[in-house]
Amino acid sequence: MFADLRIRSLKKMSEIKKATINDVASLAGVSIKTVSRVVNGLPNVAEATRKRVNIAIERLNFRPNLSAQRLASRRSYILALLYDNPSANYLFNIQSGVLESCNARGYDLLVHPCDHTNPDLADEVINLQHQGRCDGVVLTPPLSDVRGLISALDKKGTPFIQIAPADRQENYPWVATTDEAASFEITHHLVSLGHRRIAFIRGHPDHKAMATRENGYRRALKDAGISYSRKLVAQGQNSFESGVSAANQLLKKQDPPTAIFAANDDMAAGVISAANDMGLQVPKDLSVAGFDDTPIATQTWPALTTVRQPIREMAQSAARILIERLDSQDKPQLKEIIDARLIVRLSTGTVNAVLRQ
Amino acid sequence: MFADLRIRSLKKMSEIKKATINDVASLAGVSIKTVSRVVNGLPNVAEATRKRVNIAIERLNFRPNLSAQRLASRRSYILALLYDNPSANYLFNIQSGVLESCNARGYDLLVHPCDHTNPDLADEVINLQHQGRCDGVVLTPPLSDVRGLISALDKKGTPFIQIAPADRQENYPWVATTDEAASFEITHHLVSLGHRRIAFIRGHPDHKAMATRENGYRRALKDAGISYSRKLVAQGQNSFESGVSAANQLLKKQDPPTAIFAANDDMAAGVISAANDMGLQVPKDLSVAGFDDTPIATQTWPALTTVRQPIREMAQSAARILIERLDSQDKPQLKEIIDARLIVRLSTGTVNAVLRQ
DNA sequence: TTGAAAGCGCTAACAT
DNA sequence: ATGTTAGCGCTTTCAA
Repeated sequence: MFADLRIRSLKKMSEIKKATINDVASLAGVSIKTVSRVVNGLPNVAEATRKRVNIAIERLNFRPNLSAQRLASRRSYILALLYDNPSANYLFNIQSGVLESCNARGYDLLVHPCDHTNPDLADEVINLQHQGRCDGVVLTPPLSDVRGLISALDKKGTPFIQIAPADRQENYPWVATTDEAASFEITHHLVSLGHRRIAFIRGHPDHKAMATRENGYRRALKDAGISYSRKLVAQGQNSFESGVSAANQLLKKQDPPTAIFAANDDMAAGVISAANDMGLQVPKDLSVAGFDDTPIATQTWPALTTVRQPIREMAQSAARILIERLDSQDKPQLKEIIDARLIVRLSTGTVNAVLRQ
Repeated sequence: MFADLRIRSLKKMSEIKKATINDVASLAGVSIKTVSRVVNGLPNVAEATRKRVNIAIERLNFRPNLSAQRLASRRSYILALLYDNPSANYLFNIQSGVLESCNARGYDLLVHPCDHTNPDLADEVINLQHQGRCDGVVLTPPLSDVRGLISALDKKGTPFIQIAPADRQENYPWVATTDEAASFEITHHLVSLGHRRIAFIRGHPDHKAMATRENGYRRALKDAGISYSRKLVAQGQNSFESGVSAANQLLKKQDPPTAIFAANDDMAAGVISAANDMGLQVPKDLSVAGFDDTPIATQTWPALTTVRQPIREMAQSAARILIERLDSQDKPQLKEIIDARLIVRLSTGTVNAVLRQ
């Protein structure tokens, strides 16, 4: 009866009061330093000792207190993911990729929305690391392209990595895709279907990466000997609705385009919707192409020809590179470029001879 | 000239070596305890002292080290958001809502994907808090409905809150919406348009919250004196594609439904797509309703009649309630129910007399 | 209103 | 191979 009580009370203790490294050390009959060695997988521990310590750890259900580890080692083992108003899908893919690398290397991930127009942004981010909330930051577009932020981080020594920056500096760490080449390719695809009046819908002006896509478009036109016309370029805001109004604008012109390449899928889906409303059939009367291969690309009718960027992989690489920098003294890998690829679906087709003139 | 040098070197110091509470204390000529009081806004500090300390803080650009605060106070001021394979949009809304409350109350947010089928899930989550990686966890569906997890957290004293649990226990903290009532309402809407053969597409079987939606559907049928028919219920998996195949299944039956209510928008969009492929016009030949009011609801053609759940608000309340529990001794608010509401768009219409028979 | 001293639970430098 | 001794930078008694 007494025995029973004692056991119960011991059980309760191990539930309520957490075991510390000292408890483990005394139970195993070693010093705390040895426990520390075992916990951290460091060398110079005899096999027998290691075993004894592990048993003690097991018995006490010991888990090292992270705050103490962090304070003593002056590291948080946390990465912060910074973003400003991304699409849900983009963020989801980025976050998943970053998390993969974090989990694989024992880091936690903090999510931190920002405002890229905030003048105190740099201070905010630097403090994040300064206070020990994180060891380094992952920057996503459009934050990857805030010059003042990047240079401040660099100057203050806050570890960072840029995801898909438009302007790719030699001396900063970043990860990107071959998006310009893919834009060239998708435009070239339209050209090869016989299209000559190919319109382009720009993305949100604050997202410099969107400009890269226009570069590919223009390069492909030039390559095909088609002169670039301002009248065939409309400004969008990345949203479905902005795609609708840009399409309306473009299609009501004198010589309307026979193909429209929108800088992202949402806007391209808006184009299809606008075309439907005007009684145009896609792709018979109008070819439409998007960019990103988001879920919406297979949910429009017809499904969108688009470009798939390996966003998740890009984010995974980004976090890996950042962590490698944090975990090792020497400067490791600095940048990485991942292939984007054209995906042809039913929204693009041979140009309609009648419309072509 | 010397002065210049000295200033520059001071500047550099404050950039490189972070000031600690001791530096502030000696500069202000007070004890570190007083600095601590000022930093934490505690009472019992003379106004003049407070001012002197603040000036010192300013001059040294002092930021309290979080790891030290956390270790000493045995609190991390971090919440963990747990999720298992949610849709990008759902996660985005939840995360935004939780972040609002976190930011408002000085908490950071950790994101932590889980596997709800993992037998060690409870240990994993308990350790999260046990190790001091977070002070409490926010559970999203389907994790909100893992009984073993909930009871283990409760037993071990790991603070948690459930978002949208299907089974709503009196003694656990949770936040939910009036989703059953909204399902009733949307079904009733179809009935009032003259529909009698109203099909239902179930959501993913692991998401018990989806079952709630079926309850509302059945209650509305009963209320209208329509007998429930198994033949008019198909199983989906929450995805667009599963909506397509469920619709194909339902529409090829002998007495096909004149209306289909899918448990979420993605599946409803799949229904519209399938209907298009079969040459059926929506809503003339088939009324379609969804649930959630995700972006896709306004991007289908015609746009979806659906239910808007204030997911973001729900998540915000959840985090607020959890933080209140963490920050105060006494048991504060335990649960909250937020209104969901019907949104009628063009995908539902009067039943086609010919089809009705 | 203020402060001294004792931790919080670990890591790191330096013995042994 | 193992232990000793200082911290890391705060919060928390408990005095004054």
